[in-house]
Amino acid sequence: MGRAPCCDKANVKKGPWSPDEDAKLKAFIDQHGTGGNWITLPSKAGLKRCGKSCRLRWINYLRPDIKHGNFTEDEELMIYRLHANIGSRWSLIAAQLPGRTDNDIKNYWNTRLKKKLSERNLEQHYQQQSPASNIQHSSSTSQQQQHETRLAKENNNSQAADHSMTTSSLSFPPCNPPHTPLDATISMPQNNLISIMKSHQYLSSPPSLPEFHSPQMAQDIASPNPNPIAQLMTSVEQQKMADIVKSEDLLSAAVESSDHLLKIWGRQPLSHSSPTPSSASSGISTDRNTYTPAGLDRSESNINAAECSVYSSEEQQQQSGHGLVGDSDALLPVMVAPSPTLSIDPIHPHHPLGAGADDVPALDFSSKLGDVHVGGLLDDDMIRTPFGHEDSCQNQGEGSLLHSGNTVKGEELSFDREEPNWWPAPQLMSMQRTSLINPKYQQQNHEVQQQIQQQQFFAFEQQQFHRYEDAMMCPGRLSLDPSIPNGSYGKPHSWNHGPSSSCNSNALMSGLGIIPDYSIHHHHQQMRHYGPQFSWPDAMNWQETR
DNA sequence: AAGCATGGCAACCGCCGAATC
DNA sequence: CGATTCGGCGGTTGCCATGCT
Repeated sequence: MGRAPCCDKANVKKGPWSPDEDAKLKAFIDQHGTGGNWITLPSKAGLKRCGKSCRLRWINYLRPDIKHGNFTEDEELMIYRLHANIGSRWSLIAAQLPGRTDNDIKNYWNTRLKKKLSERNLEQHYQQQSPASNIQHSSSTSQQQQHETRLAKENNNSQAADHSMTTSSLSFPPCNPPHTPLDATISMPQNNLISIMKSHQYLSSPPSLPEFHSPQMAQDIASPNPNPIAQLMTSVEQQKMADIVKSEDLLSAAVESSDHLLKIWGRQPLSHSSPTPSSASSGISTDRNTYTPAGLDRSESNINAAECSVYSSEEQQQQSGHGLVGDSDALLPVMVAPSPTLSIDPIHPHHPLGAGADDVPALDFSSKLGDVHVGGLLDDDMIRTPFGHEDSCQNQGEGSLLHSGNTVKGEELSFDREEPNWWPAPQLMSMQRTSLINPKYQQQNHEVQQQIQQQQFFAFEQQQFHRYEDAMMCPGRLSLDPSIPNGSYGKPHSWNHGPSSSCNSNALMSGLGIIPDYSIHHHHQQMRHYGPQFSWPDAMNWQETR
């Protein structure tokens, strides 16, 4: 048998609390504390209330450290950013705002911020409207039409399932379907990368439109097959990839990592099964296996950050682990795929491109059995994004990049299983970003960071821009998971990037609706077929750490 | 001034994982 | 190991204050 009933539901008072009740509750808790048992508290305190009600009243109103009154701009910004990152995880958001309760924040969001965001989005929508944004691809094949039909259908379904208005469900201008045949003469929608880049100081002069890096690439881009890489892979290679994905090691690693982080966070996994907020009017499906419109501000994209992981299959979803994502202000768990890739959501919600995630501790679950590789953190100002951060004066100078190049070898920087408590959640929540790394690795990491900064900055920037080019020219092409069936373009809830990819790079690409989905295998495929333009400097390093 | 609409927010509801029996 | 409750969370409701006509 279970426990005794918590209270007599028929004889408990409901509704607003009277000052007398408040006083009784406060006096009791001041004197005795909650005793860890809310159910017995009301009777002891002389209250005819349910324990749950008492708890709520205390936590949301009577607690002495509660901050009442208007939210500051900083708090507002924080809520925007966190909400864009993790969705409506009010308790997690509240944990970042001292004195604020989840209920407060939830109410504030629902009554004010959501509206603000909606208005802003509407404004942007009209600003971005242009004939070019509705390009009809002339060579639409029946397969493409089917694909689009499916996308539309999925979109409708997801809309129906999405009752809650979130940043993710706000309206967006339509954009190219995932496999729009592209050529060098195509006129890009106004909300494309180049136009956005033009608006930034980074580019003193507009770049020329990118060229295809190879005939093969052009051919692939034009291919009606939505997954060119999968097409290029031989059946043997595909089987190998499938084997990698399904390998016992990876699965167990994912399970163990997941378990560990679940303990750390003491919370259920961020939902990857709940209805995904959908794009209300983008005309693009928001299902995780489909395409995210290009040119979206990540903060307004249909991506629920809590679902930012990539799943190459349902099986992988079930085995998924967790990672941490955040910036200097927020460190939050997200789901990551137990594939040999890393999923993070590094988005700055207020960046025009959704870019600029700073200081993201990357957990690479690619290694076995819970060896969590902590990606090195680069301090602000060390590296800037190509776009600078003019979108937010507060972010001037920020834009640090994170990539695996500054991650030392797995054994040295991996999560120390012998000292599992050095990184518990409460401390994590309040730690400075520079403390995120186990202290004994900090110096080492710092040295690596400096080297990386010196050696790779320019190469990285160049490479990054090439990726933008690629992304712009063929959104979705970069979703290369061969296990995804045809038509499964980009997985908008995740950025399954390789270990050496930068948060900012991927953030930018994500902001564009591009889902970099690299794995070593894919990378090799890309190298083979597309040539060195796809070169990935750290790929080999990453391989070593696996 | 009355009636209605809207906004803000406290409180409730239902769900879920953990804990307990 | 199953049944049941607890604690916590996110979504929703409904009351009250304010603003508008």
